[in-house]
Amino acid sequence: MESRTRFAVLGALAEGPRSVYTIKQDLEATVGHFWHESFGQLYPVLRQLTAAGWVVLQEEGGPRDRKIYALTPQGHDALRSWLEDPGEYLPPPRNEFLLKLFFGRHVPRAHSLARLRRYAERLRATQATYEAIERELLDPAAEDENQAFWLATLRHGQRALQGGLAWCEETQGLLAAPNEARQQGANE
Amino acid sequence: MESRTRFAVLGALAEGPRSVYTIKQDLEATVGHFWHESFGQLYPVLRQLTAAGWVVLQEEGGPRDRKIYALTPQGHDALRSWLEDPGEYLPPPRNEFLLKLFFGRHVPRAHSLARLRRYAERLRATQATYEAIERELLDPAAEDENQAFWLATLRHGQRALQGGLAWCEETQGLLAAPNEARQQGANE
DNA sequence: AGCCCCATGTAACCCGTTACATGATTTA
DNA sequence: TAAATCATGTAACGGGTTACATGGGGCT
Repeated sequence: MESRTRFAVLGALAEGPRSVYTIKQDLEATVGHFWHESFGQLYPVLRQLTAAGWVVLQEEGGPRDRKIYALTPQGHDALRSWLEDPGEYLPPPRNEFLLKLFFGRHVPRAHSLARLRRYAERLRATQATYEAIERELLDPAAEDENQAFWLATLRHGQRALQGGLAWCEETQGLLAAPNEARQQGANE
Repeated sequence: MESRTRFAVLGALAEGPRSVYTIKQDLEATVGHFWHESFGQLYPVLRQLTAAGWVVLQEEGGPRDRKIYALTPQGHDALRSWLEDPGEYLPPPRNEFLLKLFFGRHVPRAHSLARLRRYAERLRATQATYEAIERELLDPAAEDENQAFWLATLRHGQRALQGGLAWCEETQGLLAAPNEARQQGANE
């Protein structure tokens, strides 16, 4: 469905010339919590982008035999026009965690409660990494034109986490409370 | 990556025998906010499930020439063992909305702010549909063994919405406040 | 000398969407 | 009788992951 991979790449290259390998690293370190690219995708895409004139091979065969790509003015235009496009693609949702929870009645409550606990645990772990990112981002030495936008996406994650944890608490009560007895089915 | 489609189908069939068409409708009406299946996926999967003995064709060629499938005991076992599996697959994240926001510095702030507004608008619209679902779900006449689980997933959506809206408010302030002047780039 | 990280790439595979084809039945 | 909905299905296409292949460079 009209892949967005190229725009992620353009965005990364807008910070300066980079190799594919570095682009991947950068994406992981910055947008990794809400965007992912694999090498199998990136290498072909960089060829395409070069063919389209949105990117140029700036330097080749350094010490590690790496290829440095740079954004062209046309590439920057393409990035901008994608950013100006009001729409964004929403993938058909597929949340296996919620799906399992939804069908919880077919299984003893303990399973759903345990699942919930593991989920909360994951959230708390993520929370810690977000805090690290926050410290880095709020460091006054690191202030740049990206700060507000980067902070915005970070805050999005933090709000989601916060809501998620509150939900875990609430839901634990909801599932623990009543009819554990009213189980049907063969297992214990 | 080991499709979960079959389990969504098993879960739907666990509520009673149904046609593929009805399964789709049911999934949309119940888990539609966090799970999606297309016909192009469902029809082949029902053949597989039949071949695997997890489902049987119970009735064929009624008034609308529809085929009613029913869960077998083995199918129910399969559903259960999937539900008991502690893991769940997390797809590599791809949130185009956040990605565009993240790269916002390449474009006048007005674009990001407008995007934010549209996002909030979408959330508010969803909120309304959640409220309708809630009323239905809390109707004492409709109480059944699914209620707690279904309510749990609904609450998850509601918390996410609530967090999302709070974030919109906060972020609007963050992006509107300072350096609109400090734009770089060719466009106004 | 050996290992791990850097670095580039290809190929197979699969999941899932989209579009298409077909026709019966209800409703306006 | 025309349109909308019910209902089943197939085929093409594409995006993305995974696994594999290959080798240089730096560190111990």
